[in-house]
Amino acid sequence: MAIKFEPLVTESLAKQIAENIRKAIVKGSLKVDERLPTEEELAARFEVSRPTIREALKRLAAQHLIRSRRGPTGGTFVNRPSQDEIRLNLTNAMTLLVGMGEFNLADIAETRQGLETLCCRLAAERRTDAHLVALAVELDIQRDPALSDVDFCASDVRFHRVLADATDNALLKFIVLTVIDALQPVANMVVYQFRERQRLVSQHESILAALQARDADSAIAALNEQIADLGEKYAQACTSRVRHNQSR
Amino acid sequence: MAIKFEPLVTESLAKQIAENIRKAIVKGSLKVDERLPTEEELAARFEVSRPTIREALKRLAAQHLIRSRRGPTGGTFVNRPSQDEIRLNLTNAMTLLVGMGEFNLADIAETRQGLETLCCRLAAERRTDAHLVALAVELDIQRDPALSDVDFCASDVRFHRVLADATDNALLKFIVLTVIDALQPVANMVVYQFRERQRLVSQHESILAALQARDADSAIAALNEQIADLGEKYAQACTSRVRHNQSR
DNA sequence: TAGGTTTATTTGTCAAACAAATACTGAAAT
DNA sequence: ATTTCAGTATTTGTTTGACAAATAAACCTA
Repeated sequence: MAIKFEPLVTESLAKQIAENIRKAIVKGSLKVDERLPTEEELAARFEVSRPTIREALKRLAAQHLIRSRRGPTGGTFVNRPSQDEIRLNLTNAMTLLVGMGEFNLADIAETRQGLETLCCRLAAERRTDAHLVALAVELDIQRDPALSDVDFCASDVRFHRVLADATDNALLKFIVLTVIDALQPVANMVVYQFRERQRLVSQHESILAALQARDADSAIAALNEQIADLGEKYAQACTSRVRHNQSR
Repeated sequence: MAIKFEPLVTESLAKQIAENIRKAIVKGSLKVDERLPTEEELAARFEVSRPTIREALKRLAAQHLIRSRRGPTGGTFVNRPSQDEIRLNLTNAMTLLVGMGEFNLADIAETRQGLETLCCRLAAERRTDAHLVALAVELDIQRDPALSDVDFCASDVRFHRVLADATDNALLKFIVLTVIDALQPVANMVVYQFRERQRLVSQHESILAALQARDADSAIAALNEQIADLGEKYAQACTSRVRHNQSR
């Protein structure tokens, strides 16, 4: 006969408490900007010591779920989840995954292509003049031959961020920005020769012109060309890095 | 004259230490499964007390960056980032954002449509027979009229997860699974009548048949029809919920 | 009334200790 | 010789108690 044992919790108290509070927040029992009991009160409530409570709160703070302030009106408050803060977390996590080689470069290129194609389609429809201006600004920066490699890449990233912004779809924008940011280290792997920069800039120009004309297909065509180039560059950078590592 | 002040760190020690260690991990100075110094040694190294170190470690543990074990061979170790663990974090964060209404339903539907269209295109090309079988299994479950609403929704979610899996693109799969999981609470909002279930199942059947024939366009067509339906259902569920809340 | 000062409250940090888990060591029993 | 078991050392988990620092409100003085 199979005896039904207790599920015997071996998880640390702090973890359990953190999970407890997190659920209360997600569930809505604790509303945004609401103040939690003081640490001592929480300690009494959960029947643990204050350091244990503090460890639990730190776990939540690491997820930006709460914030703390000292003083009489201080205490611990439920944070309004800010897209940017959460995105920072996601980006960090994904950067780690990418850095550990969990995703191969072909997959990355393919995914970027898919996502940004989608962006182009929506952006062509919904872009405002402000977006066009922002794109033009980056384009102007990229035309400077004296620009350093990292600055060039940074401007490239900003260009694509504007593209995501122009979709006017908060969720899609959120996802695309996360992916772009997480892939920035990979993007920095490649360095562009002058000729390649010119090609990249001209592709950006095509995209800008297409968006201005609200011509999604042309924008997508230019974008796909760019990402195809990028895929090759990735592959080159990768093999050359492998050779570099082997030679050491 | 502009005096150059020190950047004056007001952040808590624990936070700084956590960030310090996190960077070391991401940078690669601390390798996977490597053991960190004991808490006492860390405390000595950073010249703080052990509780402070512990708070820092808890922050990292909350991000699944480290794990701890007691005992002589115990200690704190760098975690290999597991896609599933990190996805859990992302899903939790996104669920919160969605729950707080940061994304409107139209954006959600549109994004899902974009992502899953992409999935269909790739899946049609790369699906294996095993994927077809998995889809067929879910379809069989969904045909049971006695199935509860939550079970029906759960099977629907699994169906779409298989779709993501069939893309054979780890990054895209990662993203799509995260989004699908984060949207599950929203998906559970809608309840299907018998007729609607039939329609949904027949759309799934079309997708399955199209994937079997490697006919991406047909699969996409069926999928888009489904998501269009879903968009309407969302809108209905939303307004009815608003009415419900007002009536209270 | 305006201004600074005290004070209470709350988080941040520290110190020292004990509890609990766990692997290793070594002795006793088979 | 092998197995078993108790002991021991090491490390994280938790507690207690205290003090430091920040900060807003109350209070007091000019």
